[in-house]
Amino acid sequence: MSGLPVNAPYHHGDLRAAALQMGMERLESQEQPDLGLRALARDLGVSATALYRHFPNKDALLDALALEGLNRLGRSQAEAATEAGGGRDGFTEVGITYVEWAVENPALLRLIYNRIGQVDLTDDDPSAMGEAFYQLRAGIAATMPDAMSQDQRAAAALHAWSLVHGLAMLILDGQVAYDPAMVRKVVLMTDFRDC
Amino acid sequence: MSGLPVNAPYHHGDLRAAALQMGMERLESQEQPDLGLRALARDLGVSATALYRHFPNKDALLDALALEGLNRLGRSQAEAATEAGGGRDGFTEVGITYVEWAVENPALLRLIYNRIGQVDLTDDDPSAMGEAFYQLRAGIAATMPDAMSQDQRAAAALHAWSLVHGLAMLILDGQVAYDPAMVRKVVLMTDFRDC
DNA sequence: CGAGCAATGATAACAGTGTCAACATAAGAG
DNA sequence: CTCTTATGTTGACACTGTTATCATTGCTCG
Repeated sequence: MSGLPVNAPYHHGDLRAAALQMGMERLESQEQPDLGLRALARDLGVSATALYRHFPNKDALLDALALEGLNRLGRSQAEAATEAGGGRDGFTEVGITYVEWAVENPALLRLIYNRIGQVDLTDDDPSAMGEAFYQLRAGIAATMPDAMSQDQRAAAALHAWSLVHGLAMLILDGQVAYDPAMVRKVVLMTDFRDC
Repeated sequence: MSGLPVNAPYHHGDLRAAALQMGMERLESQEQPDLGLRALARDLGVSATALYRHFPNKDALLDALALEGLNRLGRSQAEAATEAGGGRDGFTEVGITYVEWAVENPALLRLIYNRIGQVDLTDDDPSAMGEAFYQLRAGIAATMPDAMSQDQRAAAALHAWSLVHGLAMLILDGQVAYDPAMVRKVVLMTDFRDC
């Protein structure tokens, strides 16, 4: 286990990165992408089991993709938070950004929450997913009124997260049509003044 | 003439009902139940392909289970709605009931929304799922203030549904611990007065 | 530079899955 | 009682994830 660079070129070049890139492309372009190991390897022009030199199993590959997606989502949230400023208007924009991102990345959002639901958070690498999710919460918490107590802030953040996540899920599941005006209206119905 | 029970009659009696019951038991007792056709048939003491006489494919079986779950959820919601009465307090209780039901039936709720996300709503049987979901919405809508306009009611119902569904999902995914007091606090943060 | 070792890839195989076609049996209608 | 039909079985095919074994490449170090 010497200090071999992660991007060391060899037979294929960089199979791990290529696999992640292909997986990500499918997540971006298809609603129900085929992320099977064999199918992925086949389309990468490589043998069925070559990916096992880079991922211990299929779940590890999916986790890596989910983590990348989580980072993108976190970045999008942080960006929206700073751009929109704090306060009530800031919260509205951040919430809307979450729903928009979900609509633009349906398969990726689903993968994120599917994987997170199955990951044992006491595992050997709690930092990766945990850190990304902390970013996500931070983007939401940044818009909370300063006057709130700690408990109030926690409840408000959970309320906000639940609201936009649930709204995004319902849209992704086809239960409600995506209507930006409706999204705005729904997000505006949250009132932090009395809690 | 292999692993199947010797004394078992050639015909099962009501295999379809037995399969649904076994699937439902697994959904109730396990967080990630194995609903594979072969595994199910094996534990039913029947050959691998016998279920194809009762379901055209695996998805049809899952859809039947999801539909049953949806009916149970709808019944639970309707019950809570009438019991809690209308108004602000009624809405709170109905919302809390939704989250509680989700916590008690995690695998079933996941199956419901997984299946719904993949079902083409323009299919040949829109009544089944559609009717059950209508029941679900009705339970929520029953607690809306009468003074609201049609648009306001729609937005309020969507807000409420998104909130409790998102909260339930975050709890099921292990992102937030289940805390009844916190759930109540979060649901109470929705204010229908100004919209 | 050259030898050796570790990283990477290929093949073959095993267990498992959903699904179909062909065959067997039981139940019920005439 | 016969015959049709519903139901169940067997065998097979094409997949999948995964492991063990063998082959090759490239990096490191004497």
